[in-house]
Amino acid sequence: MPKILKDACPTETALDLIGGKWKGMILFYLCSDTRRFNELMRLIPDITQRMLTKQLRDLEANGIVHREVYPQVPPKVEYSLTDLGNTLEPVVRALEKWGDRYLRAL
Amino acid sequence: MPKILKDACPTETALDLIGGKWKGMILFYLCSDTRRFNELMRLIPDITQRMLTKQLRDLEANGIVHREVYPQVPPKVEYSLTDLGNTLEPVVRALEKWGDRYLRAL
DNA sequence: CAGCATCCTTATAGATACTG
DNA sequence: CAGTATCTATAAGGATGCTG
Repeated sequence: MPKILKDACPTETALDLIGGKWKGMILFYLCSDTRRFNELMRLIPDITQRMLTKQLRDLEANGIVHREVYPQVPPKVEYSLTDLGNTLEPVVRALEKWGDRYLRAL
Repeated sequence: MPKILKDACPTETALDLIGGKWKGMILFYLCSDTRRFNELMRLIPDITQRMLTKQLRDLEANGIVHREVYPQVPPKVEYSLTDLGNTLEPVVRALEKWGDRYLRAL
C-alpha cells in the first residue's frame, strides 16, 4: 500500500514563501546573523538593489523577516529573522545539505 | 532553468531544482508512490497538461524523476523518483512540516 | 546608506485545439 | 492515455537614474 502523505498544500505554501531566485540566499545569511542592507548586497552576488528590496519586503510582509530602522544619518537598517523566520532554519539547512550533495555528485 | 555551473550555492541550487509553482507538489506525490500522468493531473488541482509535462521534463533532465514508458495501446507512462530524487524526501518533509505549522499559525 | 521610480526584457503560466 | 502546438497573459527579474 502506498503511504499517502497527508495534504499537499503545506509544501506548496512553504515553497511560495521561500522560493524564487533570491529568498533562499537571503534566509541563508539571515539564519546566521542580523544583516544590513548593503551587507546583504555584498554577500549575495549579482542581486540588484531593486530585487533585494523587493524580496526583503515580501519576507517582511509574510512575517519571516523583521526590519529595524535606526533614525540616524547616515541611515541604518537591520534585517533579522522573526521567531517565525527562525523556525525556517531546519528547512534552509535541509535545502543546503541536499544542494551541497547534489553539486558534489555532478 | 538551473544554471548550476554558474552559481555553486547549495541552497540556491536546491531551490532552483525544486522551486516553482508545481515541482513541490509533484515531488510530494512521487515521494509516496509511482504515479501515472493522468493520476498526477487528478492529484494536483488546477495544473494544466502543458505545465505538468514541462515540470516533469525539467525534473527528469535534472536526474530527479524517472520516466518509464510502456509501449502499449493505450499508452502508459509511469513517473517515479530516481535514487537522487529519493534523497529529497527529508527536504520535502521539512518543507511540508514548516508549511503546515505556518498555515496553523495564520 | 538604503532606498524608490521608470522603463524594459525574460521567464513562467494559462487557454485552447489537436494527435499517435 | 499522454501528450504537442500555438497563442496570449502575467509575473519575475534587470538597467539605469535619482534621493532623503
